[in-house]
Amino acid sequence: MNSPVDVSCLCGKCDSCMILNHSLCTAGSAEAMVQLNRISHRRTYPRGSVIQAQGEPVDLVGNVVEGVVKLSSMSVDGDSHVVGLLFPSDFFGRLFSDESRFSFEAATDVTLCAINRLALERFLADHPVVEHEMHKAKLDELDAVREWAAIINGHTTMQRVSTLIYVFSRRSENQFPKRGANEPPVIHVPLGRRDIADFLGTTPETLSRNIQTLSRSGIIRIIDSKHFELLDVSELIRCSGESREDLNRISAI
Amino acid sequence: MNSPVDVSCLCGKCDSCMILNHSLCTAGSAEAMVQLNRISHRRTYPRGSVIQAQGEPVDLVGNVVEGVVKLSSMSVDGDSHVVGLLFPSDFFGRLFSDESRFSFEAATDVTLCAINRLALERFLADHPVVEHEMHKAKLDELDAVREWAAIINGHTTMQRVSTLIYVFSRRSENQFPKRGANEPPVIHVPLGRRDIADFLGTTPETLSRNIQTLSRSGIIRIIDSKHFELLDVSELIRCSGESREDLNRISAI
DNA sequence: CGATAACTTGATGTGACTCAACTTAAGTGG
DNA sequence: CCACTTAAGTTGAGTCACATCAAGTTATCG
Repeated sequence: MNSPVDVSCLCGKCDSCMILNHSLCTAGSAEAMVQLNRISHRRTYPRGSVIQAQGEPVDLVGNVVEGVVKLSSMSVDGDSHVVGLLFPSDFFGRLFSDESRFSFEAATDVTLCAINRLALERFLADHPVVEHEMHKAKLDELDAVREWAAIINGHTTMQRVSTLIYVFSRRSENQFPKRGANEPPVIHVPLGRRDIADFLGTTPETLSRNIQTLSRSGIIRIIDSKHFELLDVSELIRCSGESREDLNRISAI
Repeated sequence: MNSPVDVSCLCGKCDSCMILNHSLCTAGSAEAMVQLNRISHRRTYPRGSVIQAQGEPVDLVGNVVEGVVKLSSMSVDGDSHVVGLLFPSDFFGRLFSDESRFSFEAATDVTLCAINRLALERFLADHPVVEHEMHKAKLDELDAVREWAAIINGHTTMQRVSTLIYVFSRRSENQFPKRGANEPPVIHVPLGRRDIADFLGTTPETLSRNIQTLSRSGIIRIIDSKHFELLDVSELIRCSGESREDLNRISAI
C-alpha cells in the first residue's frame, strides 16, 4: 500500500472521520457532527475479505477512508460481476433496506469509517438537512452509474479500457505527490485483471492485450501489474472515445 | 394506444395525480397532498417529442401517468444510447440539479403529471418525510440500474433480449385484461427496434434475428412488431439466464 | 525454494456487427 | 381512397473483434 489519501474533511468539524460526504460537513450542524463522530468507528479489512455479503442483513454503513471496495453481484450460476467501485470518500452500504442486493468486498486493504445502519437512520430522521445531502449525492451517483452503463454499452473494449485507466489516473492523482514536476504521473490500478475484466464486460486475456497495446503505443508505461506511468493523457482520452469533460464527470463511478 | 394503466393512487387522497410514488401517499399528510395537487398539472406529449433535452435547464419533474419515456444519453459523435425506460408511476426529471445529464423523450404518446422543479424542491424542504420517501425510491432505482448493468454486461444477446421481453411482459400485465382465462397474455413492446437494440447494446439486425428465433421456438408469437403473445414463460426465463426472482426485481428499470 | 496463483502471449473458432437487399408498415398528398 | 414516398423491420452473406482454449511467464507466499 502506498501513502494513504488524505480524505479528512477540510471543514475541521468532523476531523478525520467523514461519514457521508465532504459537502455534508457544511450542511450539518456542529452538534450533529459531534454526535455522528460519537457513534462511528474505524474498521479495517484485509484485501479479499467480504465486508458485506449479498443477501445478508445490512448492519454497517459508512465511508471508505482508504483503499478500494468493489461492489459485486453474484448470479445463480456462480459467476460474479463487478458493478461498481468505491474509492476513498465514497459512501458504502445500503440504507433503509434490510438486506443488501450486492456484496461489498475489499479490493485492496481497506479502512472504513463505519456506523451502525439503524443508528444512522435514526440520526437522519432527526437531521433532515443531512438526509437531504445524502439524497443529492445519491442522485449524482445514479447519473454516474447510468453514464457509465452507456459507455460500457456502445463502445469497443479498447475504449472501455482506456476510459477506466483514465478514471484510475484521476483517482490516483494526489496519491503519489513526491514525483518531480515533469515526471509522468503514476496510475494506481487497485484491482486485479479478473475484476477489471468483468467490470468492463470482457476477459482477462482481452484486457491484457489492450493494456499491452496502450503500452506499445507509448501512452502508458507498465511499471508493474498494479502501477502504470501515464505518458500521454490526450492520446489516452482519444482512445477512450469520450470528451475530457464526460470522463471527468464519470470519475465518480 | 391500448387501455391505459390505472395508476391512480389507492389511498384516495391524491386522486388521479400521483406525484412521486404510491408509497408516498401514505407518508405525506393530507394537507401536504392537497398542496401538491394544487401545484401539479397534467401534460401530454406526442410520440417522439423531447420532454427534456440533455444539458438543458431542468424546470419540470413529475410522474409518468401513461406511456413510456425513454432516458437517453447523447455522446459527442452524435449517436445516442438509451440508458433507461420510465413506465407509468415512475418518477421523471432530475431534482436538485440545474441541468439534466440525459434527455427524456416520449417513446409512445405520454401523459405526465408534472410539477415545477423548484416548487417541488421547496415543498420537499418543508416536508422531510416526503423527501425521505423519494430518497428511498431512488436507492431502489440505483440498485435496479446496477443489477441491469450486470445483466447487460455478462450475458449473450439472446439472454438480454429474453430478459427485456420478460420485463415488458410484466409491465404489460394489467394492460390487456379482457383476454380469456387460458388465452396467452399479450406483451406490449413500447419501443422501436432501434431503441431496444441500443438499450441492449446490440443492433436492430441482431435483435430481430433473436426475436425471430424466440418465435420459431414457440416461446412467443409475433402479432405485430409492437405486440407479442407470450406462449411459454418458463422457457423465456430459461433463455434469459436469470432466476425468476431476479427478473422480478429488475422489472423496475 | 518449491508451489500456487496472477498475468501475458499465441492459435483458433464464433457470435455479433456491417453492408446490402428485400419486405412490410406508415404516412402524405392528389 | 389509393398511388407514392419514406421509414421500420426482416433476412442474407461476409468479416472481424473478441471469447475460448492452451501454453508459457512472471509474481506471491508459505
